[in-house]
Parts: sequence; structure tokens; C-alpha cells
Amino acid sequence: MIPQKKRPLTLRDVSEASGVSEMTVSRVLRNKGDVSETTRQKVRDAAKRLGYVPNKIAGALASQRVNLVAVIIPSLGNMVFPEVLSGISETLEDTGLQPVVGVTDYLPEKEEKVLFEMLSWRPSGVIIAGLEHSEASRAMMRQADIPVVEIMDVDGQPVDCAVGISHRRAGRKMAEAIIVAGYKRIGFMGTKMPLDHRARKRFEGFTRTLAKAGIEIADQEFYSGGSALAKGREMTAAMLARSPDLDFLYYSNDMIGAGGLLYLLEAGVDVPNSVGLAGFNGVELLDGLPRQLATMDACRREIGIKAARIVADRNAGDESGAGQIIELSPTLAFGDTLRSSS
Amino acid sequence: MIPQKKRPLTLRDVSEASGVSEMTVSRVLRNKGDVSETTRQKVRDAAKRLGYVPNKIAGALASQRVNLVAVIIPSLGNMVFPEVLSGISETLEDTGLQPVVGVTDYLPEKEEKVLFEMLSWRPSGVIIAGLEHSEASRAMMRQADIPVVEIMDVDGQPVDCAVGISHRRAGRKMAEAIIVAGYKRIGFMGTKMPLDHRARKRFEGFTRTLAKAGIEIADQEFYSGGSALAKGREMTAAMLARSPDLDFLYYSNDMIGAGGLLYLLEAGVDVPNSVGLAGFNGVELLDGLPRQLATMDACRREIGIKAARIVADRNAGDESGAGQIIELSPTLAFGDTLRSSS
DNA sequence: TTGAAAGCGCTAACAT
DNA sequence: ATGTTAGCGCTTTCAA
Repeated sequence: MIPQKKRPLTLRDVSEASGVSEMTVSRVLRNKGDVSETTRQKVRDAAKRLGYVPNKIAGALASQRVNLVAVIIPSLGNMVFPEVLSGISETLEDTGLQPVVGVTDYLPEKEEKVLFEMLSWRPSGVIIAGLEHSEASRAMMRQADIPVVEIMDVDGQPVDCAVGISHRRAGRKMAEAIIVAGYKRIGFMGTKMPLDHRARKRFEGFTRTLAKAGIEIADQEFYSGGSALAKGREMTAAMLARSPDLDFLYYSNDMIGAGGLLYLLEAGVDVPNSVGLAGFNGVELLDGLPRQLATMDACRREIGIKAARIVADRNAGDESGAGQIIELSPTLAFGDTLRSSS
Repeated sequence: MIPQKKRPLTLRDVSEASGVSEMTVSRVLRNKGDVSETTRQKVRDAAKRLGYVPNKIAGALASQRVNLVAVIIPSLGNMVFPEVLSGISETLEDTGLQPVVGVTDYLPEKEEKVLFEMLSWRPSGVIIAGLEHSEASRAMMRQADIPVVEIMDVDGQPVDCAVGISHRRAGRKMAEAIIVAGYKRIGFMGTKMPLDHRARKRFEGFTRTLAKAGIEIADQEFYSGGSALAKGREMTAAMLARSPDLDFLYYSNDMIGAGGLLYLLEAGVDVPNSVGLAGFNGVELLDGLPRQLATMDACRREIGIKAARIVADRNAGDESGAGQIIELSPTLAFGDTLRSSS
């Protein structure tokens, strides 16, 4: 005898097992409407005994509501996004909404695909990283007629609303601190950028501000792939060999900055006097380094919390978040690698 | 005039716009069945023009199939799990299946909730970390009648099948290497364990093997929360202050191991001769450290790939993976912090 | 407080 | 190659 494919249990099974109509069973299982305590118990017992798991697909189709929030981010390896996510999950925790994560690998085509895929489940909202999307993606989000929150960045025009920081301003702020501290010969290291708009905007804000002070980036190098810590180390070694007169190194993220810092300390360089250093993000990792790397925190958790709040509120009928752009202010931490004045 | 809640587009709209029956539209959009090239074009044009996004909820209900795979892991902050995930995504990429991630924070009750929630979407498979689950969770997974792959660990009895390493054996292997290298006074640092069964099993395998060689852990300390790198640094400092005669430190993960390593190097301790060091996991981060920390790689990517393979194959009718336990062998990397013999 | 009927938007199965 | 019919398992709505 061939083992049968089990037919999953339905409301009807619970109804029969408990001698209560399907409709009432449904009411009990959703805590909706008035049901007598006796009936409640009968139903609950039967459901538990049978091991009934409701079918959300049928429920969603019938009720036209789906308690899912699409969260679309470029990567999970980046450390940054898991933190945003944890802010989102925590906030959604007791709203009945559930985040569902999609990853784009920084590729617009993949973003489009993931978005399409997720929207086809008719989620109650979308939280998506960045303001740069293909025209098709933007069209889908507009069409969807659900709250769409673009996060991490506010330098641009969102489809609906946005929560983030201004990366241009962040780059500017860092440049100003460096100028005030009296550094003059500045090197930059970062990821290859066509993909990462936020890193690009920071870089633009940074160079533009330096330019106004008559300073030009003296050397720069971009990497992709590999261990960021190791890359930071290698790039720093190479850059200082090439341009020994540099007195400041700005890294587009803390991981490569940490690699650079470890290298300089080993090489016996006087940080921050011979060479100053700064990264970006404020990752927890930095706490364990021999010296505190100067950095700027990107408000990741808070972004997640605020974005989720907007979706949850709008889902509950409070439309006040619609169309808003919420800009958070990153704080600059000087740590031990950036003088606060010359 | 109050803005109307937009009615999302349906197949019917595309059908009317293209002058083709709903059924044929459905066929075109799913590339199913024979449809003439002309009709195809008409339908595709109409769908694109309207911006139609199919409703997977209705589709899933009608077809009784859902292209989702539930992936349930304890945490995203751990570095370990994003890597498993990337193995899963990559493998599922061209199978038509989509991973959906749920996070449990190492809490059995939350695991149960997440599992229930995900199963209520009737996924095509479950990939879940660990072999320890509440009885209710196990019951749900058995009932579901879909492939269930328990990953990361093989020391126990899976509900269906398992892909992972033996953490007991990993602990043993490390202990053996340490014994061979001639270390005698051994300290251990790790996370508080009731939650993390795999760390616990490694610890058990480790201490048991040492015991057989007549060695007992000379000191130990457990932490929770905070920056792992910083914790490693602090715990190491504290432990060596307390037990200055230790000649080896075994860390339950690479992050705290790295913190310890940085501390010892700064303190001018001769590693690995005065004190040897080892961690666990083989995280990419380690590549950038001043010295290579001894570690044991946990085959994270490969676990993800193999687990996803099983789900995908079974979904395609190949049941050969059912009931299997696939044990992978972690490799020990001595790095610069563990002598290979005394 | 409970039940009966209709239908959510699709697709399987069967025509044609 | 295309169309028709009958549900999928729930919830909404209305009636009792």
C-alpha cells in the first residue's frame, strides 16, 4: 500500500470533531465575535487535539487582508541590515504584522524581481532600502496602494515616504571635522560604488566639502568582495606605500576602517597624530578594537523602528505618516583616531 | 471627493483588456500549456500596460501549491546564519522556490510561534536550525507532510532529515589537537549556554575528551549580550588575571576569540607558545586579524546548499533525501595560535 | 450567540 | 489552441 498524501486538516474537520459550525469555529480561532465560553472550549480542544493549523492562504483570500510586510534590503552580510531588521521585527511584534525579508544583492533587476514576487502576495506594506529603483519598481510600488517606506536615505524623492539619514550631509560633516582637526592630505577607501548609492552620496558630500576648503582627495582605492577587514588592511598598506605623505584615511565602512587601524597600530604609526582615521556606521564590533575608530552612526535600529511604526499605524488607519520624509541625524564619534582640533 | 481604495487588478481585467479568456491569460502568465505566439503577445502587452501583478494567494489556493520554503533560524546577528541563508537562496534560485526567513532569538516558544505562523502559509518545505524543538513544534512539522530539514547539527534525532556537523565531535577534535600540542592548563570562554545547544554540545565533547586525558578545564567564563569582540577582550583579561598559569584558551566562537587574541597581542604575550588560542566557526573576519586564529569551520554555506537541495529535489518528486542524516566534516585550521605538536 | 450562503481570484480538469 | 465549469478553504454578510 502506497502511503497517501495526507490531506491537511481544514476548518471543517475541526467543525465536525467539535460539533460546532465552521463559522463558529472560525470565530473562535480568530477571537472574533461573541462565542459562548463552552463552545470556545469545545472548539479549542478539538483544534489542539487534531493539530489544526489554519490555512492563511484561504483566510487571506477571503478576507482580503494579509498580515505580511515586505522588507527589501540589499544584503544580509552587511551587519547594517540585520540591525535595521531587528528594529522592524521588534516594532511589528505586537501589531499582528509579520516582516518578510527579500534580498537584492544590490542589483536593480533582482530588486524588481523580488518586489514583484513579494507584491504578488499582497502584503500590507513595503519597507525598502534606498531611494533608487527602476522605473518599473517605482510603478509597482505606486500601483500597490499600500504604505511604502523607503529607508536608510533621504537624499531623493520617495515614492511614498522615507526614513533615513542624509548621506551627503554625513559625508560633509565628516569632512568638516577632518578639516577642523587640521588634516590636509586625505586618502579615501571604499567599496566599488556604482551599486551602493548611499556610499556614493557620502563620498560626494565628502569630496565636495573638502573641495570648498581647497583640499582634494590625495589618493583613493575601491574594492569589492573578500573579507572587509583584510581588504582594509591591504588597501591601507598599499596606499601608504604609494602615498606616504597622507595624514588622514577615510573609509566608507567600519570594517575596512578597522582593518586599516589594526595595520597602522602594528606598523607603529602614531594614530591620530601622524595619521587620522575614520569609518562609517558605528558597528558594535568596534567596541572591541584596541582603539576606538572614529565613525558616524547611521541610526540603523531607529530607522527600522520608525519605518515599521509608519506601516503599522497606517495599517491601523492612521494615515498621518503618508508622504512624510523623516530625516534622522547621525552623530559623529571621534573615538581615538580623529583629533577634535589641530 | 474621497480617494477610493483602489481595487487591485485581476486576471479578468487583463482578460478584458486583451480580449482573451481568463484561462488563457493565466496560461500565458505562467508559461503553461500551448498558447499561440500572437495571443501571448496580446496578453503580455495588456498585462504590462496595466501593471498587473498576479495574486499568488488566489493562485496558491486554487493550485494547492506554494513556492515558499520556511527557513527558521535563531538569529541574524550571528554572521553564521546569513551564510547558511546565502547557500539556501543560491540553491533555490532556479527552482522556483523562495526562502522565507523566520527568527527565533533562541527561544523555543518563539520558535513554536514562528513555525506555526509559517506553516499556516502552507510552505513547500521547512529548513530549521537545530534538533531541539518543543514537542508541539515537532508535532507540527510531522503533521505538515512536507520535507523538513534540520540543519547545523546531527547529534540527535531529526523529525525527518538533517544536514550538519557533529558539534560533540568538533569539540572532541579540538581537544585532541590541544592535547597533542602539549597544552595542559586550559581555560574556556563562551556564551551562556542553556539556549545554544550546539555550543553546549561542543563544550561537552571538549571537556569529555580532555577528561579522558586526565585534564580538567582550569577556568571558565560565560557571557551574554554586548559586543562579542569586546567581551572576548574583557573575559580574557579577567581570566588571565585570575588564572595566570593558563596555557590555552578555547573560545566558543571566533568573535570572542578574536577579542582575546587582540588583547594578548597588545599585552605582549607570546602566542602560541605561552598561550595558545582557538575559536570556532571560520568566520571571514578572521582573515584580517594580525594573526590567524585557530578555528574550525562549520561548513555553513555547504549546509545551506545541501539542505535546500533536499527540499528542492523532494519538491520535484525525488524523495531520496527523505529520512537521511548528512554529516559534514568540519576542518581544523591551526592558524598561528595553535601549535601542531609540542 | 449561532448558522447558511455567497464569493474572494485564481487554476485543475475537462470540453471544444 | 482556447474556453467553460467547478471548486480551493476560508471570511463576509445576512438571517435566525
